[in-house]
Amino acid sequence: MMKFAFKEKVDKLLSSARLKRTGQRKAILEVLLKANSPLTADEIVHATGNTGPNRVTIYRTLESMAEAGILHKAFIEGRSRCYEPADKCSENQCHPHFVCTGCGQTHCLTDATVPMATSMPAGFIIKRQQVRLEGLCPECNMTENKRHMHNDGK
Amino acid sequence: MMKFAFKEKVDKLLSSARLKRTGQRKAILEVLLKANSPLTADEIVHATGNTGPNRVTIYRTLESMAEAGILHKAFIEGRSRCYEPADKCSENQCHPHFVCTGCGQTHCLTDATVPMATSMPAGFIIKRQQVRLEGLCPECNMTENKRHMHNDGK
DNA sequence: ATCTAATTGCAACTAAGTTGCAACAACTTC
DNA sequence: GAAGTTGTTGCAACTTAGTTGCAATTAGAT
Ligand SMILES: [Mn+2]
Ligand SMILES: [Mn+2]
Ligand SMILES: [Zn+2]
Ligand SMILES: [Zn+2]
Repeated sequence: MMKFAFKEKVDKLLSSARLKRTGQRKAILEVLLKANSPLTADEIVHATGNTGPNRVTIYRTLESMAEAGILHKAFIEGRSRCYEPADKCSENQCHPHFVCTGCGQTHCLTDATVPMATSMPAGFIIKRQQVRLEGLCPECNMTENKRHMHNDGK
Repeated sequence: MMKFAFKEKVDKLLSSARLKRTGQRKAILEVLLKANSPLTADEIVHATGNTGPNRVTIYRTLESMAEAGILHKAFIEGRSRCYEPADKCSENQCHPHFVCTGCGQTHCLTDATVPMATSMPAGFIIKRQQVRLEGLCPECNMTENKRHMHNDGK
């Protein structure tokens, strides 16, 4: 059981951000830490349920944690913002996100690397680089291939 | 005067996309082609004015042109979507966008290059890569520097 | 234990985009 | 060039995502 260490991690994150360690914030942070892709406010509302924090609190909390640097806004298209823990990103580059055009799922590519931009016009100082990849995930790619084989065999 | 060639370009774009060449679509496309950064629906509403297309038409037009491939959605944080002409992007990579944390302006970096992602987990097929850069633009960087020199001299 | 500033929840509001539908106009066919 | 067909447009009404003011509450300081 890693439960103890987990709760401690949440507490440490909050105090490192100089935010009061309230039940609401812990609940939100726990959901985000357990998730394996960035989440919207609405997804957190559902994950925390009726007894969880109020919608407005979730919006405000996500913003303040992002401002404090322990969360990042993920660079994904969609009408609603997605947030994720800021670990697994380096100082000047967030890990890339892969969005599958087949199934719509978002994958965190914590191990893929993209070199920093080069041949920048003079005077621009890059503080952070974010990358979004679009394509087919392994499952959807497999299905595509099967479909092709089928059609070719006709 | 390049006016004639310009109007032709608009017409060609529309017919290449198999979209009817209506006054509304031409107006929207002209605004986007003349802009030097991606625009929101609202910015186009203002640019085209009272005599321009209806708000809803602008939303629908942007979507259909993006679907047809002559526009791209630019991935910039912000509550509203931004669109730009799809030229100046290569097959599998859009040109990067630079957002200045000082002044908030977005710059199209049509000449900067970012190599494609490597060390991808097995099975993922990348169709398109998009990059967002955050930092200081030349003007804001200059102002920062002046401020520092001033403080250091105390 | 008391105090105080930060946090929360509620209700009301704004911003951004969507949908159904009837009127209309671009392109096609004759 | 008139008539027909289908895609396009504008309006009004609606949804979704996020914001704001304010009074009640509570975490952490003294
Ligand atoms: Mn991620
Ligand atoms: Mn651009
Ligand atoms: Zn997929
Ligand atoms: Zn700037």
